[in-house]
Amino acid sequence: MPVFIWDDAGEGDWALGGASQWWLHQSLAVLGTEIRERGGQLILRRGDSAKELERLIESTGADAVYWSRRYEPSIRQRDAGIKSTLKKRGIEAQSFNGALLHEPHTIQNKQGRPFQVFTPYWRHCLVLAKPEPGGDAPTRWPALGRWPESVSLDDFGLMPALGWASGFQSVWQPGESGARQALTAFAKSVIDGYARARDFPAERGTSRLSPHLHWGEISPRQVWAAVKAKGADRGIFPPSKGAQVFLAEIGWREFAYQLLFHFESTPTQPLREQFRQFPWRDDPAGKLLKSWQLGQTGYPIVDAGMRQLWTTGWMHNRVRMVVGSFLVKHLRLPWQRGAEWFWDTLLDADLASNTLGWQWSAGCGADAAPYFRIFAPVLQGRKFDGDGDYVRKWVPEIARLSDKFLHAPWEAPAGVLANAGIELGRNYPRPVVDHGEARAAALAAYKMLRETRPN
DNA sequence: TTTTGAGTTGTTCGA
DNA sequence: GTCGAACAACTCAAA
Repeated sequence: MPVFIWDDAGEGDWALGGASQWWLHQSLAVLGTEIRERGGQLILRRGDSAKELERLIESTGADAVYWSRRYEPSIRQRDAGIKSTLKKRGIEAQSFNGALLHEPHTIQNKQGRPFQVFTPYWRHCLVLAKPEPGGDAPTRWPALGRWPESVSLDDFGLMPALGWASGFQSVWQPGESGARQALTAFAKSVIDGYARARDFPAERGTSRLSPHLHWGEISPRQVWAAVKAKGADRGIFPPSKGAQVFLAEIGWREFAYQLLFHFESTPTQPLREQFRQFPWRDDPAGKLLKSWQLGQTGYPIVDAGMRQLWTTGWMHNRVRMVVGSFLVKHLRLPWQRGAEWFWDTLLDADLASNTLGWQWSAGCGADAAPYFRIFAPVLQGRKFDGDGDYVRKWVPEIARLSDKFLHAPWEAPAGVLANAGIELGRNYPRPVVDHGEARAAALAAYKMLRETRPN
C-alpha cells in the first residue's frame, strides 16, 4: 500500500518553499494516476508522520513499513525516532537508499574523516563498487480488499493561490515519466557536448534533471546506468568527455549530501568559521536585496537569471554562479539571504546542494571559490551569452540594443539608447553598484577578514 | 608526525 | 590583441 504523508511541520526549519510546493503537488498527482492505472491507490495523509503512520497501522493491521531515506539533519532525527518506535512495537521498519549513489556514512578518507575537497572525494567514489540501478516500479499493485482512507491532494493546500506558478507548467513535466523523458533526451546526444555547451545559458546544453532528482522521480543510479549503457556496445566508460563531466556534477550532488550529513549547521553557518566575522554590507530597507530578487540590478545577465528563476522556477548553472557572486561580492549581502531566496523560488531547491552552492560562491565552504574570484557580470555576459539570446529573452526591454552594448547598457551613447527605446533609470535600471568599486570593496572586506582572524 | 602536492566554473594588469 | 602573472595563502588528503 503506497502512502505519502504531508508533514509540513516535520520539515524542520526548512519548510517547503512556494515553488517546491507546486512541484510536489504536480508530482503527487502524476504518481497517484500512475498507481491507479496499475490497480492501486496512493494513500495521502496530512499531519505528523509518526501519528499518521500509527493510525494507518491501526486501521490496516500493517506489520511492516518501508521508506526511502532522506539526509537533512532534522529529518534524519525524525525518521530515526519513527523507526525505533515502530521496531519497539514489533513492526518491521526498513529504510533504503533511493536518492544517492553512495550514502554519506559509507564514504571516508584514510584518516576516517569526511572528505572536504571534491576531487579526492570523487576519485574515491569512482573506484568503489559500481552503483547498480534499482528495480523497476511494479506493473501491478496487489489487490486490496479495502483501501484505507485518503485525503484528496487538494487538501494539502500546496497549489499557490495566485497565478505566479503559471510559467512553470510550460517548461516542466513533473513525475516519473517526465523524468525519464528528460534523461533519455539528454543521454541520447546532448550529453556528449556537455563539457562545452553547459556553460551557455541560451543553449539546451544541460540535463535539467535537477528537480526530478531532488523529488526522487529518478535516481542517480538510473542516471548512472543510462550513461553507462550509452558506451556499453563499445565497452567505453564514460562514453564521452561530456559524459565524464556530467557524472562529476552528479558527484557534486553527492558531495553536497555528505557535507550536509557531517556538518549539520552549514545551511545557516559558514563551514569556515572565520567567515562569521565577515563585514557584510548594511541594507536596512532591503533595497539592494530586492533589486537582486526582482532582477532589477541594472546588470543584464544578473537580471536575466533572476527573472528566469522567478518565471520558470529554475536558473541555468552558469548564471547561478554569476548571480551568486553578484549578491555576495558586488552587493556584499550575506549568502544566507541568497540561499533563502533560492529555497523559496527554485523547483529543485535542495538543502544539500543549495547550501554547498552558496557557501561555494561566498568562499566560506568546502573547496570553495577563492575570495578573489569575483565574476564580472559584463564579461560573463559577453563570454557566455555573446549573441545575447538569453538576455534578450529574459530582459526584453533592452532587446533592441546591439550585442556590443547589450551586456552594459550604460556604456551606450545616448542616441543608441534612444533608438533602442531605453531610458536608463526609467524602463531599465542603472547599475545598482559600480563594478570596479564593488569589486575593490569586496577584496578589501576579504582582506580585513584575513587580518582580524584569530591566531 | 611531518611533509608534500594539489585544489570546478575568474579577472585584471602590464608587458 | 595576446599572454603570463598576480590575486594570497590555506587546507586537505595522502604518503
